[in-house]
Amino acid sequence: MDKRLIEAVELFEDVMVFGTERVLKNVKADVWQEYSLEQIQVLKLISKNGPLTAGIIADLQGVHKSAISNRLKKLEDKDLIEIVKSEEDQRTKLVDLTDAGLNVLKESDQAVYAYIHNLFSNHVKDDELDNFLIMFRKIKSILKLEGERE
Amino acid sequence: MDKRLIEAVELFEDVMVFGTERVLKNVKADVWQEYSLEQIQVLKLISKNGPLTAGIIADLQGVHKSAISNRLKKLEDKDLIEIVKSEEDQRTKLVDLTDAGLNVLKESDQAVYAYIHNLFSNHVKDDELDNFLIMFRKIKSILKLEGERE
DNA sequence: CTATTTAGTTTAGGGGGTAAACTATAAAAG
DNA sequence: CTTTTATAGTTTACCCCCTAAACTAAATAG
Repeated sequence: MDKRLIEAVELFEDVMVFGTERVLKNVKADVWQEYSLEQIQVLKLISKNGPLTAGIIADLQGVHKSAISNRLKKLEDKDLIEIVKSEEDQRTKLVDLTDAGLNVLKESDQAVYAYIHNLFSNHVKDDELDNFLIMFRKIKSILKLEGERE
Repeated sequence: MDKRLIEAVELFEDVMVFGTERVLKNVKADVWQEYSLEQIQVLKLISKNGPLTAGIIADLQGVHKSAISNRLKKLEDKDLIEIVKSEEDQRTKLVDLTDAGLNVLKESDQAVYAYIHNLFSNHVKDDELDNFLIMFRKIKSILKLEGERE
């Protein structure tokens, strides 16, 4: 098991770290010239679970609340989100998407989807696909990503 | 195939994009407080293929040459690399690692390895490992990452 | 010898991030 | 009810990332 485990670790790092960079560089999405991936990720989180508070977004993105504060300011300036005070707690702000924000997210999602779909269609045979699903479900479980998509 | 392909695309995005973030955030390496991942990636590229020119490093990292110029300056200031002029072309500079650079790379590699090794040991059964290797070799081939590691 | 190309640098302006210090508000303690 | 503590979010300094344009110096092409 040792030698195979060593290879698995190296492959995992190659694919997850360098492969992800490659994928992100290869996706063609105009909106990625205007908005950073982190900004789009905020839109995605709100689209899925919104409206959200800045604190929850910070938790979900795994960054300091000050990073989120600055990010939300930029997204608000770009009219992709709207922020309202919570009725229960005047300190708390609730962030939701605007129509423009939804459109940006949609365009990004479509580009990512198209690229990955093309990758799979051209390189993965039908009988390999089941193995793929099994393995990626496994990895997702290992990395505890269940909360990301319901 | 359609529905499975849709799930595969979604899983791929979840695992590759969000999963990679999760992995990188979970790895505990002191050197990652001092040096950015991109800086360490330079060290890794040089360690593997060095000495390298700035232009080649830019190509390998997929960024603009000005980004590399600035990055190499920081790495030189931190004594992790040494830069010498090429004998054949006075415009060209060759970048190599110092002992300190090798040490930083070693510490980072060990931390990543330990984390991923632990992940696999705790979650992946022996009979799943072969499937893992097959799938990750496949993904690596799809993403054309062969040049990353020999 | 002149014009063009190439390797790398510098700079402006965009983004990311942390942490400390801060304001305003809510909750807890007395 | 008042004071203290905790919390939500903001601001700022300082680090990193990046692109693109403009630049210098050297090599190459004609």
